[in-house]
Amino acid sequence: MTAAPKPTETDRAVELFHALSDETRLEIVRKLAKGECCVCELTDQLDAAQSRLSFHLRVLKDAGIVRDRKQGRWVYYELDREPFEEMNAIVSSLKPRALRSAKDCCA
Amino acid sequence: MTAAPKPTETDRAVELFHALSDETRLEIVRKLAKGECCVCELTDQLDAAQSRLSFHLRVLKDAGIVRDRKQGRWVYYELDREPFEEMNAIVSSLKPRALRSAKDCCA
DNA sequence: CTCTCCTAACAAGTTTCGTTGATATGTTGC
DNA sequence: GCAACATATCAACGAAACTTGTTAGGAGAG
Repeated sequence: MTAAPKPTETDRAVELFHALSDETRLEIVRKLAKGECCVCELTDQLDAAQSRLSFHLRVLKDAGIVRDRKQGRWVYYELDREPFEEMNAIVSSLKPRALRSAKDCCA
Repeated sequence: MTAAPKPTETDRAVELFHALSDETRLEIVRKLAKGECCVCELTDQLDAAQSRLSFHLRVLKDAGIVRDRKQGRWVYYELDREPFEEMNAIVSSLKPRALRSAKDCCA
């Protein structure tokens, strides 16, 4: 088997940022921020083809941003809270930390 | 002329998330978080071809994440603070807001 | 069991992104 | 002036991402 090659912090950050770097996905997230929702509703409200929605929901799900729950014929999607806390931590870790001059760099 | 087609909040979020959704760019940001730095130093430390670095720095600059400053032969790059505050605001706005049942959605 | 509905998955086409090598611009020093 | 260096930009290519249409499978209705 292909050994899982260690997901670094950077890899995870890339995954999260990428998942949110698309207009359609952001609109999905905005919608879900207001509460759980089934695919058919998203299809209506975002005016997107079903297969397109499905594709983007998959990206969000793979990144752990949404969870799905099957009920009868419908599948409900919901935001997870964790990744948003991860995002906060990541953004903090990237933030400029000190006001150093360029002396330490180059010369 | 092609009229500037209104940058929405979503567009801005997409731009920021996209700028940070690449491993090389994240490493640049991490490096710059420690202080201003010139391109040559980044080239060395990140072991990346010069034109590659230049390309990624451009993406970061266009997103407003970094500023550049020319001095002699060198160009120094530095993180801006604003976009990180924007990111915090964006992440907050996407966060799940309430624990509603699916009743409001579908039926 | 059959028909319909909801959704996921696949396949093909198009677009966007990232890398690489080459070229251009500007600076320093001789 | 010329040579060496730092950086940006361009062109071309391959790879990855997104879109669209189609197919497949599972769940309810009759």
